[in-house]
Amino acid sequence: MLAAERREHLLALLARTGKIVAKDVAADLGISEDSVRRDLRDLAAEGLCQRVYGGALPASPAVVDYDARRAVAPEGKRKVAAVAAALVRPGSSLILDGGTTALAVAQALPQELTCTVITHSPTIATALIDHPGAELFLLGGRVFKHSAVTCGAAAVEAAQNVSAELCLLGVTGVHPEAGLTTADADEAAMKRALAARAADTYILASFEKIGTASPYRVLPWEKITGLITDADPHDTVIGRLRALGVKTLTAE
Amino acid sequence: MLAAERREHLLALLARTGKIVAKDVAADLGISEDSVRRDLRDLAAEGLCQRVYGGALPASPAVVDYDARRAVAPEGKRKVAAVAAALVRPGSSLILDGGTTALAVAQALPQELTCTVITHSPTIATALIDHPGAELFLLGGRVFKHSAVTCGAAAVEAAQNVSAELCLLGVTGVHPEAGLTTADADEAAMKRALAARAADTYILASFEKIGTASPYRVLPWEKITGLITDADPHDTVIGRLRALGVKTLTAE
DNA sequence: AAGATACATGCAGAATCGCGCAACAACCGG
DNA sequence: CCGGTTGTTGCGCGATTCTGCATGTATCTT
Repeated sequence: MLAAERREHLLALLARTGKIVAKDVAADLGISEDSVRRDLRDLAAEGLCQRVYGGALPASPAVVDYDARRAVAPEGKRKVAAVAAALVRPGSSLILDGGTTALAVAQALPQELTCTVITHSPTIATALIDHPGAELFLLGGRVFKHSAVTCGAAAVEAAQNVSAELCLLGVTGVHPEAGLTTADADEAAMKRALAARAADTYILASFEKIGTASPYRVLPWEKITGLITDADPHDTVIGRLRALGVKTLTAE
Repeated sequence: MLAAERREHLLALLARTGKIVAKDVAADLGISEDSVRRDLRDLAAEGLCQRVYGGALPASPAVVDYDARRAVAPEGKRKVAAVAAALVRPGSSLILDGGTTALAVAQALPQELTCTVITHSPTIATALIDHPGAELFLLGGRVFKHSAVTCGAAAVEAAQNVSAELCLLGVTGVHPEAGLTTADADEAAMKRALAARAADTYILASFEKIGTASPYRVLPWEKITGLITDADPHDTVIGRLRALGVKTLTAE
């Protein structure tokens, strides 16, 4: 495993779970605790995390506060979510991924819009409960706590029984070579299963995801219909993606 | 659990509830009171809390999150929930119904209790996400928005694939003649399906439910192991239930 | 005043840390 | 192709930190 890749993994883990236990990560990745500690020391030196006895915590404590994050989606995510929500036609059905960006999409759906929302995120489901027009279908399974979605065999199986016009997926990394990536293998598999059940699949990626990569590949470029982002259309990475044939919808 | 993480937890708890009882937190987190006391001493030294006999109070008074306080269950439900939570053995699995009383049970489960919680409520699942010891399994299906749980054929089918030692069910009515009742037929069916998958089934019913009835029958008395309530044990309705052979656990 | 509860302190075992060292691979100029 | 350089990784070791228990003291309750 590449050192830089490992550091990405650590940051992703930190962002998702709010903590890192050096011992556990070392065991998970099959490397020594020393390497993990060294990485954490470096990341802390760059101000990307806070080193504590036994592991590390996020540099900004608010990052993991789910309620706070839920309350106010960052500007970028809101813009991406607005564009995504506009893709949902009245009466159609939508497969909506978990994560904060997808949550922003749920909040951006017009109240009167009648549609069917299929999701594997209890958080998304909860957010849409007082949404009068939305019919909700929840995909069950083991709950992957770090990102608050159901994952694993049962969830993938449940996904086989649904289908929809549109699928909106969040990822943690969008990179020309590495592709669309996320921080967990099970989650990547679940996202693939969701995308496979929809006619069109769009990726939600606010600008900070562009040009970054996480350990696990989600989908090849051919399998997606387009990318929704608020990154500058003239950004070099965006340019390279376009050259690869990726359709990009820019949120202004 | 990381030491620094524990301190974060204490501060968060302090901000949310406005007080910390060393004994309770130690029990919740499965650590010794000494550690809690040491943490509180350190936090107080940094001016982040005010140390008092038995626990701690916020350094700056009156900064309690009122939303959080409003979310706290009424006294009766909390007492019922505490008794119910005490029935969950470490390492066992639990089927937990939706509803506010069940939510109170989720909140009453000790943080460090390792158990498997199976639920059809996205709300319950969300509430247990930052519960380190709990393995979560969510039963999917169409979301019945009125009570924020999954219902219907798919949900009942999903329930067939799980089983547990204990099932805790909420109802809206407990009446000697009408039996255990609820307001929706699909929901009643779902509750039956859940109860059928557990060795023991207890009904959660705070005192205001006792003696009332709703349109749809959930279960006959024979199918339940007992009733958990905070109603007066000498109440006439409770007496009649006992005469019917219903075991009642009284929450004090 | 007496018992119960909470507290501070000291101690021992365990976990974690930082540092130096050696092995190893990648890289680079000749 | 080759030897030197550089950077990374894992391991060992002593130092540091954390944690739970035991003990004696302080504080609260009845």
